[in-house]
Amino acid sequence: MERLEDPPDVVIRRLPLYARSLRYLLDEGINSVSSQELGERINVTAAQIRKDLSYFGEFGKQGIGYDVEKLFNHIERILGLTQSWPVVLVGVGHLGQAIARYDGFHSQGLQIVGLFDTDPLKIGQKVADVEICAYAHMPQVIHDTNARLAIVAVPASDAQPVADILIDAGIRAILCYAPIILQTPDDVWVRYIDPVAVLHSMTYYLAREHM
Amino acid sequence: MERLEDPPDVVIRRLPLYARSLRYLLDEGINSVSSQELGERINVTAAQIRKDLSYFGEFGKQGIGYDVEKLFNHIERILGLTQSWPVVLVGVGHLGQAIARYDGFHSQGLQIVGLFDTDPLKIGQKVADVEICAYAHMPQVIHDTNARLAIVAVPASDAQPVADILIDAGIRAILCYAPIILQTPDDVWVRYIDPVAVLHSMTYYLAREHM
DNA sequence: CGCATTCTGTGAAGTGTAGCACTAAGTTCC
DNA sequence: GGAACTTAGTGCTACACTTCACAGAATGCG
Repeated sequence: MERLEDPPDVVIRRLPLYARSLRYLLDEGINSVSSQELGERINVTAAQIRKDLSYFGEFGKQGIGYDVEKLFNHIERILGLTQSWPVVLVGVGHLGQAIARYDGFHSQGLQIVGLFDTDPLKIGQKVADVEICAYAHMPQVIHDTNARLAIVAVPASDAQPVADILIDAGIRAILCYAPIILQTPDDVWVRYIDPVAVLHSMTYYLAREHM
Repeated sequence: MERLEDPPDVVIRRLPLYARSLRYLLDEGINSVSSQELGERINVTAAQIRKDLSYFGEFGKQGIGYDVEKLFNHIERILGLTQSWPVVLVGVGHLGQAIARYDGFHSQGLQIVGLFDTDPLKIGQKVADVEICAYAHMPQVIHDTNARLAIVAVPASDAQPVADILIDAGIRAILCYAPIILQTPDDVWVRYIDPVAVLHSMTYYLAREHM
């Protein structure tokens, strides 16, 4: 029986990992998988996978497991990945360029449709076939492309004003690489990528080894 | 009274955010802060900050709050950031170069002491004053520099063998940018940076708006 | 100098998530 | 075709984390 409750956010965050693992299984030509096997690949317990999926329906067969392709398609549909999502990227420094050039976005339904920077020398140039524009063009591009997703790869000092412009222009979800917590309205989703903080949390454990 | 229990990992993960926010406060010339004010800056409740800190001691003054510099130094000490940590980086593509060139690592106690790649054209070149070496040199460099931290920025297909080499050479903590879950011994810490998965978890919510 | 105010540290209560363990359903093989 | 085996879905339990709410400590002000 299908559940009535909304799936918790932790579950939503795991879905992309399930989807990716299933994609790899497909590439390997494996077309059936049990929760046990899938769990071993991504270091999650079998029970957790089954419970997570149960928020969305019943996708497996008892005694067999899951049809890889069918489950993959289901999860893509749940995540809204049957369509391609336009994304704008603000900040075309080393990191921004690396992101713009990474084809992992494009192949996974994320199309970079706008690049923005403040550097006059960069404006007008192209990276990965997309022209770099001034901040002033953000609202227009976001409107024209109907982008709802943005990646912020600017220095910490610029991130908040950039986020304000983006949100004002209609962006509803931000992936922020700047080392700062953004202040945003409740109806905007913000997630952070913060390698320095992650490394610092690991130095805690390393410093405690052999003590 | 100091607590006896080990602080949970979620707490450890928040400490770097506290430290960073305190650093910004210092830069602003603010030298006293309440848990309330600190919490508003990083979107965490005041109670959570106080409870988190209570795992490590008593750092505040009732009626006053926390001395910014003292608390900052305490957290740095807890995280083991009174020393600089040598880090090796494997994979010097666009992303690897962006990481190697980012001075946010160096200024935060993370010194990149080794760069490795398989591309013969890259080997021998320097990025940010560090020479790119072949994989074969990894054990030697890790031994010589006493590195315990590694960043993996190679394609998914190379990540597992690279991790195996690193761990074998003495690396104890890995920050993995490759879109794959690494299989590692229990005494090695692994964290992932996975922008595509993060964006995919947000498309879930965007796809459900106006429904 | 004492009362109102501010703010920490923490036991207790509340919340949310993960894992267990069982039922039921499907498969395989003899 | 039936016995042994595999595995999904799920109620329940246990645990871990967060939040509440209050006691105690420091300050300021009238």
